[in-house]
Amino acid sequence: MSTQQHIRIAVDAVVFGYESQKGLSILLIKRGIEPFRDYWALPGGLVLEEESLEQAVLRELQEETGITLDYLEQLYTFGEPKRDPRNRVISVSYFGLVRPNHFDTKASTDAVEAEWFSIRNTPNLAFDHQKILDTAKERLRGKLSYQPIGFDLLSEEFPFSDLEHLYTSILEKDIDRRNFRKKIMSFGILEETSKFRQEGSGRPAKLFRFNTKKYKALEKAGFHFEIKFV
Amino acid sequence: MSTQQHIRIAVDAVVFGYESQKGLSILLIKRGIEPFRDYWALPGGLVLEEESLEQAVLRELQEETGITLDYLEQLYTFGEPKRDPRNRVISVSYFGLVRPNHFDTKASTDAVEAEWFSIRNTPNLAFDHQKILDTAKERLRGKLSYQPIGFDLLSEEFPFSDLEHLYTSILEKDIDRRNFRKKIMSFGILEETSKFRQEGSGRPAKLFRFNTKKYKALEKAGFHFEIKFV
DNA sequence: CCAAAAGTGTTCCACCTACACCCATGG
DNA sequence: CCATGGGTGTAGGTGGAACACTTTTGG
Repeated sequence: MSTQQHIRIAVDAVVFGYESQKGLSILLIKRGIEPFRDYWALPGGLVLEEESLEQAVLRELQEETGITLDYLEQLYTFGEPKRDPRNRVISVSYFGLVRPNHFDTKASTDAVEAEWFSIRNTPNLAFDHQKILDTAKERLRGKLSYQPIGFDLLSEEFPFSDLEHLYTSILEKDIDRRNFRKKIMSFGILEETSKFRQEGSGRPAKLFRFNTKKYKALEKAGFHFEIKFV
Repeated sequence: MSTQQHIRIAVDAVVFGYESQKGLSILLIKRGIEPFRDYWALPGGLVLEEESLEQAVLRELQEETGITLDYLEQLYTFGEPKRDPRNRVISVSYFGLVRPNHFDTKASTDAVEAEWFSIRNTPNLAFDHQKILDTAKERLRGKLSYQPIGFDLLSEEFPFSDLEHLYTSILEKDIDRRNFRKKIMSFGILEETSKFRQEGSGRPAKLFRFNTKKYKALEKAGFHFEIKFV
């Protein structure tokens, strides 16, 4: 306790969004200050004295991007001494998901630009943010298989094909549509609505809704969500 | 970047050990200073300016307990503003495993007491360390099912029954000995040795060894370790 | 009537589950 | 010879994998 630390603590957020046409996207901001001025970076910043880490993430996201999250969890803490070229900054990174209807990045108070980038085409990132992003991508792929987290990337009501596309595009594996649907349906965590949606031509698709209550109940009863691919 | 932070950053380690007779244990130290003087706590301490977080954990463990780890990974970062009653301290916690032959806690330089406690009988812990411990227990149970991590709690060479007892006692579920053995064996990640061990009476047990290379190779080929219970 | 996307059932096989007795040693 | 823990096989059931055609709409 005797030596004074000069380490600072920040939070950074990897926020994913998904649309069936554009695929997976990630939310980035353009830095207005050195170091890495004009580089794209993960939204984030220093933690204030009296706020929790989660509060810090939500505040920074609000300030820098105006976004509202649908899911948030801690990802990993990156603390290498040289990850920030100036001072030592430890970053507690978070993993967030946003539904398409919450995509809009309102004008931010900080006058920083916030923009969605396709995951297939991200710019050079500041600091070690590429490493953080890679960790988050891994986490996303991992979680898709054993947690019903994909629903937090879709609209409240979605056609079944959106779920298929989400899985195939993120996991980069083919699935058997019949088996996939059978499996998901067997869990009993999707509610049919009486609505339909149609994009362009083709048969209109029935819309479904994820039943959070039912899932919570099943989970408590020992049920484990799991989707495997070949 | 303008406001000065007074947040400090520490690391804490939840180190598990296992013996077939005594079951799961955890390594604790007795605090010599306030706050929580004379309370038992997780080994750990403030991160130094120039060291990585992992180095900090290993250094603190060495100083306070003299222990050598067989496995280490980051667990979770606890950062509530009031978790330390004096200053704000953020704790990056780690999860460690030690084989029985590395149990000895050599005399520490800090003159702190280090002791193994049965997981079934841990004392009141300082700070929010009970919460950290609970998180680690959850992680351990989770990892046992989908990673061959139990082997890092056993001796290099172990009888099959040790593995059985490890799983049953940590997961608190009964297993079918035949099916369990069949499953593990089918993975082909255990090597038979030609040695036997005998505790008291009963038929001597053949000793096995975990084949790390083979597991790494299998993993690379897409193999996923998994043990399920009813 | 053609193109596009949604929707749907059955068979086969692999793997999991349930289950009980014999073996090798010490006392 | 008894107690203790180690070691083993089989049959039945369940769930996953493979597989192709019909339906509804727009153009």
